[in-house]
Amino acid sequence: MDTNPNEVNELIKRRFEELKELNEKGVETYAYSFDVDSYSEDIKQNYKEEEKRNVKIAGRIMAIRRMGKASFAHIMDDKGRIQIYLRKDEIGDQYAAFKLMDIGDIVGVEGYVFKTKTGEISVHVSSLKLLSKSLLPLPIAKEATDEQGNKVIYDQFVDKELRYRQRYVDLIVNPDVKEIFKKRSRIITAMRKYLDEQGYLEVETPILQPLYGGAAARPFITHHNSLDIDLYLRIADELYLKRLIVGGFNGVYEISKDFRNEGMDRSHNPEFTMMELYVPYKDYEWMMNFVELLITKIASEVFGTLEFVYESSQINFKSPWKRISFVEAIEDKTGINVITCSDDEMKGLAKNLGIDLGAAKGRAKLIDEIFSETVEPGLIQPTFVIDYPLLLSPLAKRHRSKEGVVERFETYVAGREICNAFSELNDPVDQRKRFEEQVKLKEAGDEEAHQVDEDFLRAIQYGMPPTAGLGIGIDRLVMLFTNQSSIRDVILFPQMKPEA
RNA sequence: GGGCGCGUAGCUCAGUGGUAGAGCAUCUGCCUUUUAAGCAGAGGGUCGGUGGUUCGAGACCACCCGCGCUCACCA
Repeated sequence: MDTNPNEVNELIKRRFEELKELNEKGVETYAYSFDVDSYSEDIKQNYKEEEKRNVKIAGRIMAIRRMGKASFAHIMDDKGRIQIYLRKDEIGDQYAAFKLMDIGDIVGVEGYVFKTKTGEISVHVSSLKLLSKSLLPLPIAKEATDEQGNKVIYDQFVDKELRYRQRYVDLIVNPDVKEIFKKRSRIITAMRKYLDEQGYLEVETPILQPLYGGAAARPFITHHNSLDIDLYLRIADELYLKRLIVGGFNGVYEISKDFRNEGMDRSHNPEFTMMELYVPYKDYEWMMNFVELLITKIASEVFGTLEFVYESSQINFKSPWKRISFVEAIEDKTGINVITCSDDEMKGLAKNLGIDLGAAKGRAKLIDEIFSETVEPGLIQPTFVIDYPLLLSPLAKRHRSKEGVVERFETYVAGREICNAFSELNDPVDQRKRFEEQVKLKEAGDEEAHQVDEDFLRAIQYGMPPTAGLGIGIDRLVMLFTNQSSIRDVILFPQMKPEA
């Protein structure tokens, strides 16, 4: 929408006229500051009948009820809404200015707290100051309370496209949205606090990387002009964080954006937030306990409970969480051992499951898909799936006693993976071999296979201590804790196609 | 990328080939404890875009744009 008053609709034109009229009356329309000393919800909670407490509040006008020489309005601040009451005989010129104000305008108000006849705690205004004139009409909803005392919202702003494109409007008119993002912030704060308390160091590693690695994904490519080289936006932090373990830090973590150049849907955004943690002298057994502690800590600290509802599932994070073997779980469902079976047996199984056997699908990919089809949907309560096939995990350490698998686990909740962890591969000879296998896959057409990172190999040849590593997808964790089914509802500005 | 669905006033939505509608929002008048305030009146549209069919298209057809769901891919 344009802010040129000559080319816009009646509602907007009207507001430009009001702006002009206010200026002509000498009313400041874009103020410099306002001393706030109280917030809506606090005022309501601390209300005492006898004291006519004076307060200064500021916020956006969300509703106006004019009754001639007196008016009511609702003001919304960061904590909620509160009603204000204005009388012409008390505020004179300011009442005339108020007539030129609209829903959406931001005002500062001074007055005393009282309760109306109908029992609503309100502010009786002694002074009203316009802080910012709003020139575009908000898609404001009306709220009412029905006979059962439930809140009813009329004409709620629900257009997903507009909500995502104009998140600022979504945040103004849909209070639940604001709540989700406050929770997201608290979840990350609680996580960071716990990691810091354990003595792990928060670090920053390159987003622009000459080689990408640490995950199986297609990267975004960009170009550095003065070096005249292509660089990749990182798909994971892993290989840099492990270099820091070589460097001798006693545990490092990073909370940051990763970028993967793949399809978008309700669980994938091209940029997303990941927490990765590496702790020396530990293994995946230790890390499982750590994850359990970390998640339950966040749940109880932010939400005060270990019980959640996600979509139609009741989730309970109470320890201990179930542990199942990746290979045995598939065998239980299908009777086939994906490590020892022949390629033909596996293809037969995949076909029976309706898995597309197209193009360059290697054994590793098929195993992964068979798992997704047969086991994953049943993992509702928090479950560690342990000991993954070696083929699926080129950066994880071989299992100390089992053939063909690595010491790796993923944690599933509500049928979704929320984290991935392993005993890190610190044998440089084996690591080189694994990279070389990836190169073969890449040559066979697997676009997501790893590149050989010679500098990483050099680093671990100096010697990397045994290390446990962990990655948690923050967006998906937030989805789970806030019961959102689309990643776009936990990312403030999700990726969209450009507006027409 | 494939399949299905959607796009009409600022918002939420009706409108199945014959004069573009409702509620809220907006504007005018009345109204000094209202609360989806009320009463009386008024204004507001490139029906996502471009072509086509038809005497006549918001509606039917084709293509395009955007969004949602879903499948494929992935975390």
